[in-house]
Amino acid sequence: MQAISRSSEYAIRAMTFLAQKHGQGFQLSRDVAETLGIPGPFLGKILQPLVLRGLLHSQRGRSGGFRMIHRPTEVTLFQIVDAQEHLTATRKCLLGQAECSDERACPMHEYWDNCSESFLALLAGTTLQNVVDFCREKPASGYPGPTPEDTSILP
Amino acid sequence: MQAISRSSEYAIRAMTFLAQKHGQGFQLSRDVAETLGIPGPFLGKILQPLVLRGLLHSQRGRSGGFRMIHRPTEVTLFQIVDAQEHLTATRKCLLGQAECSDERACPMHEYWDNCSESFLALLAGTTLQNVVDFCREKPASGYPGPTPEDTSILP
DNA sequence: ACTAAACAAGATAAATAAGTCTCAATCCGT
DNA sequence: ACGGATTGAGACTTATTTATCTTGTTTAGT
Repeated sequence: MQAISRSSEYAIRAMTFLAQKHGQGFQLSRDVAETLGIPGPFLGKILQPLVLRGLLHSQRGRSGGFRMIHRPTEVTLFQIVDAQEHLTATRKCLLGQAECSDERACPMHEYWDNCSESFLALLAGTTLQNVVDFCREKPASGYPGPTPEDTSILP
Repeated sequence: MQAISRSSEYAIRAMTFLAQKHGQGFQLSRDVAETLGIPGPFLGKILQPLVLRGLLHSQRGRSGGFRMIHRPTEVTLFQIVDAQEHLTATRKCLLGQAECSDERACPMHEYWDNCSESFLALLAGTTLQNVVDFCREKPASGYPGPTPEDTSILP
């Protein structure tokens, strides 16, 4: 079960980072990428839709970068993920039916509706401030830092 | 939000069809594919793991095909989906953390655990018989038939 | 004004998922 | 035993996602 795309993961991590730096001016895309272990040039592409949606302000040129526009309490994970993959449009039928309205529902319609509803509610109910608070309380979680290298001993 | 892969969708549809034909001998892969509007040769690949897991019996040669081994009341959607994408292994962290145990959890761990838990419970709690019953009660749903052609008037 | 530094945007490449094709192995009916 | 019909398994193609590269545009500082 893949909940959200990797782009969305990166977007949430980057926004969390920027929320932590809120009020400290522009942050370089490159720095964010390095700190979080996100492929450098790729992050640029990911931040773009966030700028378009008015979640980030970007400035080019020397001493440019990205910074949050709103306060972390005012930005939800739903907004961030939606910018990456149009959640509202995607929310498709679990069983792939082209039409799966309430009249013409698939067998799982009702149950799945509940599931995805609560998933979206989770995203919409969590603000960046919530995530930042979590990071402060439990720094050992390592979030939103770089995904640890695969240091397993397997061949 | 992509819940399950398309392979899993096809697998569920095909199994539903075979459940409807339960007790009527072998069904041709080709027939199933045509009836359900699933790419023909692809269905072969999809049915394979279901055979390996002991959910289907297959027979080659003339008058061969596929048929269900167990009764529809004894097969859950979880088994079917798991055969396609190893659900138990996949169930990863929502935020892409490599390690996301209870000690070293990501900010969404607890909530997301609930979400995916209830999703898996949904799959595990639904038997093919449930789906077949639904199809009998609401044939207008069109399930598990072919996904209707996109007949929209859009350019 | 000039230049270095940064984002913006489009083309390109690599990785993965979805789908197709080919041929071998197997089985039934005659 | 033979021949056609069907699954099984692997290589191959196509589509989508993820990631990189290149070039252009904007900005600050000198």
